Formats: sequence, structure tokens, C-alpha cells
Amino acid sequence: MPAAPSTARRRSRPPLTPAGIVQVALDLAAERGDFSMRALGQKLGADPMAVYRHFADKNALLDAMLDAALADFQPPGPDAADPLAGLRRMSHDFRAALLRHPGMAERVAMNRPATGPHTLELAEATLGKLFRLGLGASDAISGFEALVQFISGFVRAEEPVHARDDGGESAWLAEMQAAYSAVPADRFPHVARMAAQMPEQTLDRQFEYAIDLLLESLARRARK
Amino acid sequence: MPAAPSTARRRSRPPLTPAGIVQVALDLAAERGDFSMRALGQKLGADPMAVYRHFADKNALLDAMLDAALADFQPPGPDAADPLAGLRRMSHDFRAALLRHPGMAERVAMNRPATGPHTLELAEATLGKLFRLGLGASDAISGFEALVQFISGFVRAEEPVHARDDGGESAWLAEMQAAYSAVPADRFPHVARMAAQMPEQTLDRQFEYAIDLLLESLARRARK
DNA sequence: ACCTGAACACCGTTCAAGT
DNA sequence: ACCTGAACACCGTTCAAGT
Repeated sequence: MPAAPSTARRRSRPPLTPAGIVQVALDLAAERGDFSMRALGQKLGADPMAVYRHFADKNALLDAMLDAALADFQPPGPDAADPLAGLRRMSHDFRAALLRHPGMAERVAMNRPATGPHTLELAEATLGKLFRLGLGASDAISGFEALVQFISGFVRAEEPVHARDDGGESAWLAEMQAAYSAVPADRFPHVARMAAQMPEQTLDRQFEYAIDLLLESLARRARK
Repeated sequence: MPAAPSTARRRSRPPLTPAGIVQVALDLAAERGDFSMRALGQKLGADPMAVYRHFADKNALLDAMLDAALADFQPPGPDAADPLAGLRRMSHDFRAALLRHPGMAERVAMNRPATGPHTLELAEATLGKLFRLGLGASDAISGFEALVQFISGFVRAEEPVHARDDGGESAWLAEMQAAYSAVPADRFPHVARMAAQMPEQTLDRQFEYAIDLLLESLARRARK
């Protein structure tokens, strides 16, 4: 006969740990697209208040979730040949990581100081590339802020599009085109013209285009 | 003795109209920084459900509020000499208009088709300047989307900073600098270096810098 | 027919009561 | 000392009941 279960196993569920709570919270956010303390308590099989034993409030938990969400982000090595290509790749990877974890883009955008180790590693790698591009400290930091603000703002905006229960992005594009096609072309000719171009304005393309605008100017300023 | 008050005046408050509701709702959002249907009902001196007689739901009311919020936006004339200066001015004016009406930036970012007259006028004027810059339809539309996404995302992010009940922006800058100063400089040298530059990274400067990056690239693409 | 407000299904967090 | 859950102060919206 096996030994009696340890105290940890005697209870019907394992005891809560901060890391375990964070993991379940990220899973919950990924499943539902949103996240509440009460839903988390239920998924943990515990009282909604049990989490408050490990985190001061929802904000503190979200801070921990953000850093955990960025753990799977792998920055390119600092010595890679082309810093501009590195910045482009990191921008796309950052967007992808935020999209994998709904609600985290809002944390980035809120400009709370985020000093988790994975968050800092991402910032460090991005600043490194900007310096390697040849920018001075002031431009590197302003460029860093511009990229972070754009990426987090973009993901916050696209999250509800992906979460639509009808066709998601394609339904959204169709809706936009229908709306702009109905605009009176004599009063708003440019807007009416925009309607025809709408189907190719996918989120991927919009994101890539804007990132390239930002990076192109940064590269030019570095060259001067 | 004056005539008996009209039916409209006999009641203690004037009857609700869509335009009146929108005005009170914008006032409420400006005062409190946020906005709820229940608080609106109270401010109107009516049942929370009274608004539902004029608007299908909160979304419909917010759509009307956005267009009203953009009514005070004056686009520069289409014939102004320098389209780039026009775009810069419009970007700053758009940000200012959104900041005057908390919560409206979120509506812009959400990419619901916004087809109110003032919203369309803003879009029409912006696209006009981009075409005058020399861009083709595809670039003009992508550039338009990049500007709108950046501006709305930026305002969504800065709103909570301005709404802080301690020093607002200056308290936020101090907090950011303190956090980044505490980072281990051996592991994160670039981030530590960023701390020293933090005080000059005001929201105005961040915004201006990023807008100029976007516009600079757009102007270059137009020239080619 | 029109309007009202009770009720439903939520939310984050406090705090008193229990073990 | 630790944990629980009732309670507080919210939220948007449905729907039955009243005039």
C-alpha cells in the first residue's frame, strides 16, 4: 500500500501558488477572451477571494500575467547583422505574443512601469537594436516609445475584431466596406474611393505598413 | 398673470431628446472621466431606462457621442499650401478633440464603421491631404489607417495618466523614472540608460515624435 | 401605447464571521 | 492565524407590471 498522501495532496485540489494562479488566469483569458476575478476563482475551484491571499488586487495579478505572457518571446541575438530586420521581426513577434494573451496589450499601453524580467529583456533587446541602428539616446528612446505605443494600441484595437463570433476579421472588413460604400460620393469622394480598397486592408497589412513607416524614418534619422 | 406653462414646461424637467441626451452624456464623461448608463440616468433626472427609448443600447449612444465630439474639429482648407503641415496640424487637433471627450478614443479604435457627418468630414479632409501629398490610393488609405490607429491608441493609453488624482503626467513620469532607475544596470544597461532620459519623454513629445516619424515616411513615399 | 422600476446576471473588493 | 463567503457598491439590459 502506498504511503498516505502528503498534506498537499490530501485536499481535493493542490494548494494555490502565485505561478499556478497566473497560469490558470492566462488560460482563462485565452479561452474566454476576457477575464474576471470571479471567473478565475471558479476555474481554480476556490473562493473568489482566495486569489487575494497571493496578489494584492487585480492590478498586481495582471502585472504578473503580463510578464508571464512575454516569457515565450525570444529576442534575436544582439549581433545579428541587420538591426532593422531585427526590429521588424521583434515588432511582429511582440504583436503575436500580445494577441495570444487577450487583455495584456491594455497593460502595456497603460504605461504602468512594467519591470518583470521578460518585459525588461524585450525592452533591452529593442533598445539595443535601435542603438545599433546608430540612433542617439534621445531618438532611440522616443523611437522605442513610438513602437510600443503603436503596437499595444493596435492590438487593443484588433482584439475585439478577432473575438467577433461571426466571421472575425473578414466579417469586419465586409462591414467596413458596406458602410463606406453607402457614403454619398459627392460630399465625401475620397472616403467613397476608400471603400473599394477596403478588402485588401487586412489587419496584417495595416500593421506591417505602419511599422515599416516608423522603422523607415528611424533608419533615416540614424543615417544622418 | 402669465399663461399656464406649456406641456413641455409643466413637467419638472424638459422632455428628453437624442441631442440633449448626447450633450449631457458628453458632459458627464468630461466631468467624471468615465461614463455609465446609470449615472447618465441620474444626471438626466430620469430613470436609467429612459435613455433606451431614444437609443437602442449603449453602443448606439456612444456612436452618436463620438460624432458630436468631433463637431468642434475644424479641418484646414483643402487648398492650403503645405499638405504635410496640414496633416500634422490635423493629427494634433484630432488628439486634442479626443482628449476633451474621455472614452471617445476607444470608439475610434474599435474600428466600428463610424459614418457620422463630422467623422466623415475628418476622414475626407485627411485623405484629401494624403492625396495632395502625392500618394496613390493604396498608400493614402494605409497611411490614413496608420495615423488613426496610432492617434486613437495613444489617447486611449494616455487618458488614465491624465485622470490620475495625484500629479497626473508629472507623477507618472516620476514613477516611470523611479522604476527604471531601480533596474540592475549590469543586466539591462540600455533600460537603465533610458531612466535618465525619462523626464523629457512627456506625452506631448512622444506624440509629436511618433506622428513625425509616420508623416516623414509618407512624404518620402509620395516623392518617389 | 408609453413609461417605470424591479430583477437578472454580472463586476472588484471590504470586512465580519467562522474555524 | 488563516480562510471563507456574505455584503457593498457598482454595471448593462430584460421584461413584467403599472398608468
